[in-house]
Amino acid sequence: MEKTIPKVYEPHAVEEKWYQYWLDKNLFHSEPSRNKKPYCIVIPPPNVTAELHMGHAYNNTLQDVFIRYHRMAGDETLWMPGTDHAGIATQNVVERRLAKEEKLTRHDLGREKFVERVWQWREKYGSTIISQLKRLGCSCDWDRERFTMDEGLSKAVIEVFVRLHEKGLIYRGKYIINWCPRCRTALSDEEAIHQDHEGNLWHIRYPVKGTDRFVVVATTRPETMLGDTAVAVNPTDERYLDLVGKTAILPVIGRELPVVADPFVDPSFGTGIVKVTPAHDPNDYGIGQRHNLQFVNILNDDATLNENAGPYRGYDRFRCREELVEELKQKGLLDRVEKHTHAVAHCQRCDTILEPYLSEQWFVRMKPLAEPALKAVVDSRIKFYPEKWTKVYVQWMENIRDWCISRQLWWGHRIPVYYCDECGHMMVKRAAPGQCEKCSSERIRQDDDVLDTWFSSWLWPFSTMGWPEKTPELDYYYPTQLLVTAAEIIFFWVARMIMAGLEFMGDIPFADVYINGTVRDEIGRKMSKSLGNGIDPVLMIEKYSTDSVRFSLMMLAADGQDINLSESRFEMGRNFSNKIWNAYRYLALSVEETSLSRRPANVAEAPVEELADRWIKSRYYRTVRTVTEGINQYRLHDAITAIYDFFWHDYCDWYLELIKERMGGERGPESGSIASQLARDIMSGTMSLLHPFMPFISEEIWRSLNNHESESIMADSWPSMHDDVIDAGAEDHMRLLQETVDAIRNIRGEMSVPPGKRINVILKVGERGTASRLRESRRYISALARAGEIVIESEPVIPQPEARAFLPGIEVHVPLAGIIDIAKERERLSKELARVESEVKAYDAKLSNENFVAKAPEKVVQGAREKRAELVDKAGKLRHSLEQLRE
RNA sequence: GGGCGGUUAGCUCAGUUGGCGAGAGCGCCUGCCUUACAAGCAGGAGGCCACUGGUUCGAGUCCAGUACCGCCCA
Repeated sequence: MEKTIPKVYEPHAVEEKWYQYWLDKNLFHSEPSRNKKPYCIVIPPPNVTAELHMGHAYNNTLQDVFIRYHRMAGDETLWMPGTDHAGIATQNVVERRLAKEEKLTRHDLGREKFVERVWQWREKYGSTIISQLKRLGCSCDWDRERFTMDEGLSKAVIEVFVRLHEKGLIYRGKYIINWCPRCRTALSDEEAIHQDHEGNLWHIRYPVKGTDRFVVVATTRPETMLGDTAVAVNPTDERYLDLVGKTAILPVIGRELPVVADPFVDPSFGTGIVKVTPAHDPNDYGIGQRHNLQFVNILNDDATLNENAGPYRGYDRFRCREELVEELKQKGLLDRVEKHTHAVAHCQRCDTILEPYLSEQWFVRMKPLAEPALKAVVDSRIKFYPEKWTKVYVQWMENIRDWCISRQLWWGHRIPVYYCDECGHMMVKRAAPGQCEKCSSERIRQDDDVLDTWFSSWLWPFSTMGWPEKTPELDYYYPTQLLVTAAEIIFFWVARMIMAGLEFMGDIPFADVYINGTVRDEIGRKMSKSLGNGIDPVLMIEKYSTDSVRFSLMMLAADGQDINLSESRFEMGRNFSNKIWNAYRYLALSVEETSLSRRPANVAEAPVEELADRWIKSRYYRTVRTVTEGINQYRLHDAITAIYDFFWHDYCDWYLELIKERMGGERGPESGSIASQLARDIMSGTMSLLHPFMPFISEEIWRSLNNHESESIMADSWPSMHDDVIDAGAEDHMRLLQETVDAIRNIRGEMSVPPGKRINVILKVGERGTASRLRESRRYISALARAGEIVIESEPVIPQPEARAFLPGIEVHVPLAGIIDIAKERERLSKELARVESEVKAYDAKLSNENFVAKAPEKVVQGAREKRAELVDKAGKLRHSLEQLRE
């Protein structure tokens, strides 16, 4: 054949070619269809500012596997893609550019101009992650790509705000929230990341008014004392009961602080006396309310001290802490300082230490929304995989707290609340009112704040399908089947989507939630920019190919466990690609073009000639079953492993080797044609099984095998199961041959028989059935063990010297005059004997145990007896052989 | 403080309802460029399945506890 096929698979051109082809043929697109069952996944929308990291690569490969499988399995399959506007992150990016390139702040530009700039940024850079997902091979329906700031999705956000407000589930109030002084906005509790800090516990003395006594309070944040308005003790704490009702004097400021008794105070913490700062601590806020205390705010929104801080006005919070502590020391008011490790809240976006801050914000009342959402999971209408996450979800839902949704940003959905500057009336409206509905004034002002980005993401499963309009998409695809996401987002997103789905659609948003593990580095650390331990998936794609990256990730995807990744893992995928490529190359180079161009028959119906054919079909269908079940049970590691083992070991190592003679035409054209067709059909079928995991190479080879007649492997069907083709008899027969070949190969290897040298083999076989099966397949042994003459008899003449091996019912004798090293053979047999004897011992122990015989299932006992007999027999033969060698 | 994982070969990991004579890939050792593949082929070495106790005829697998590592929540 004059064809030239490179020996090494070159993936990059192939991958680019097919992705473009699939796009051109619109194969990712889905439309509601009356005749088919829908299968839909909505993508966890990445941040517009995001760049593909390994976590994305892993998460999206998983989704693509499910999507591609269901598409092939005949479902009307939609993978809904898009991005979210990431309020804080995006605003930060644009502000930084503005500062760097134009030395401007957003305030210099003004709100309108700034938002315009953000849009420009999004047009220019916002599709990075999308194009990276395409490189990853994701078969999203890109025609339907959505963005949370799109007109339709924005409309959904406003609609939801108004509806919840009408229901009384949205309220505005002055509470302690998490404040990021760098982003200068409020955050939700979920966006406050707690990290342990090694700090100090400062013990400070406050004089008690009218006495020469002091109370000693302990605090981790001494600067907040400037906002203290009380001192508190536990009402059951007898040490301090006499203090209650007295007054302490706040050092530096001189404010009078009542000593109150409040059960919240932990008598065992510090001295048991705490300072109370109602405006800067969530717990103190409660005490402040209960005791009607003053709320003194000492911070500006950038965490500098304000006019209430007396001499420290204008100081940064950390400098204030330092100097204030110094002043206390000077005045003899610093009792002592202890090392103290405690959790400090940080901004999820910029890692700045947050301040608990009293301010007016908008909240969603969560309890009423959480109840049905909790029930949906408890009732198993929604299932988590792995199941352990159910508990995490349930616990959060049961302890749910109200959601702070207002953000002091410019980039995002502006809160649809309007105030009349004339009469102060507040209106919540879908569209800006022209005038006050109360006093008709036209001096209307919209609330300055925008909504939390998650306030749009939680609508994603239906807002992307056109809600609040009634659309055919909603009607057909909702509820979706599956959500695939990371654990860290269960509270932010999964839980809230369930609430929103039930509230606004009256139905769950998805049936299954697959929580994928976290991708870590090889020593188990989370991959992060700051650690610099990330492995860039795009770089890996360039180095090893998309298929390799996907393959390796899926090999690691066992049951949602976290995965520790190192670059060397990708070699596995590359090697497998190359193996596939070369198997194809073998078929293509050794088979007539015409027989390869035939459209594949159903593998089940492909003609067979002999054992190897029946065997490989049987193995193939077992693989079809394992892979199909694996995907359906979210066990992708099992599925991909089954493909790998079948293809590499059964198909390449044994089947292709066994048919070489026939392929070479040595057994006539008919035989060759059956073998080549079956080899081709099996390979084609395996490519179908592989396609969800390695879409590119599977398409490339599938199309070649099918002579480019069919549009795409994607549009072809998933291999159907044929239980009747599974042939246990053929598998047993083949196992016999494999064990025989292995035994001969072992002898060859151990005795250093040159690989090319043919050796004669004598098989002593008593049992007639076994003998005839071996005779029937003599050629296989000869081909795979490089055997010359093979004698199969019950009482053969065995020339000496020779090496031997004992299989159940078969003695393998390899005469090796001139080659055999007697000492080596003795060593080999002794080692084997020792192993067998120890096993016999174990079986003896088992079988002499009356309880085992009495209580274990008959099948197990019988199996043990047979096994023991076999081993005893083998041990006897080995012993006998060793005696002979001693002579 | 509460909760959840993990601990299996030198490394990274599988091991679904207890029957395991514990597997894979990489790495290591030996021999091979055998006309599909050296990114490969053939052979081999390597494991008190973290520790202690319990349940059971039988435990890597179930239960209790201990140690170390990690994550989440407060």
